[in-house]
Amino acid sequence: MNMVQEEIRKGPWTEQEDILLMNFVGLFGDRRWDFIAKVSGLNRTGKSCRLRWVNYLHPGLKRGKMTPQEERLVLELHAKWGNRWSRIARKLPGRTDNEIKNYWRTHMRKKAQERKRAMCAPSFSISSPSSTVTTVDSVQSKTGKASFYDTGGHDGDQVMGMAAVVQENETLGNSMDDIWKDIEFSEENNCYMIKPICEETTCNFSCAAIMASPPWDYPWDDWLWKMDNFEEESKLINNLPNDQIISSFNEYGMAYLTG
DNA sequence: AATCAACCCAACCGCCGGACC
DNA sequence: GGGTCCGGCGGTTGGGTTGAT
Repeated sequence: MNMVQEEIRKGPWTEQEDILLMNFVGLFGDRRWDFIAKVSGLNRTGKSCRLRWVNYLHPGLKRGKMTPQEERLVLELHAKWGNRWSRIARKLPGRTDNEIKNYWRTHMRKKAQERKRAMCAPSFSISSPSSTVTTVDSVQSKTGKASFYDTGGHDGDQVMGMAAVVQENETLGNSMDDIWKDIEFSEENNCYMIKPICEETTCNFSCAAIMASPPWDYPWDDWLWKMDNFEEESKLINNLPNDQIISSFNEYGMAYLTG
């Protein structure tokens, strides 16, 4: 056979690709990404499909700015777990690891710079029981790590992160104890702690379902029915280019299903 | 209005671990 | 036990957007 393998597509996804992917995920679930990549005819890798779904197309995703509660939680959990973004994301319903990672990089860099400037000012330092941390640079030189963001939430940045949290909570009227209690409670009960998350007007998904558990923790069969609740999902489904999907499905899907 | 820097975020890459043969 | 495949994760990059000058 002289089959020339079609080049794998890279780069930004088109609307058509999104719709196609959503519908094949609807058909086959969100696990078998290589399979979906093949049968959909998307010319994307399974990884790429998964990423697009998880970070952009998933109906449970929350858009818009992080709420102060979420910001605090990110700080808390990063101090506790380090760069375990997916783990942190599981505690923030509707937020992806990528989003949190990006958020951390941009916002924390800003904060670190501000803090550094503040700390460089005379007669100001933060004390911890074991050490006195003065600047970001001093932390880096101690740990030998390249970046403030790569420290994994230990050593100096943890102290500084916590200091920042304390500072912020003081202004917001929450104590650290309250937050830690919440976190521990949520872990013990395997539930999610951001209570006021749906105060956001941007919240466009079923809060009750999300609060109970993040949608990506559902077995596929469980959350398929939840898709009915999503306005955007319905819109997309209503606007399907049916012929395209059906032809793709006929070409690849049936072959797989029937063997 | 033009330019530049900072910011934001989608997407890719490489590595790792689990499942399967 | 070893090889392969695939999904998941964390790190990084590059392009678009926004804001300041």
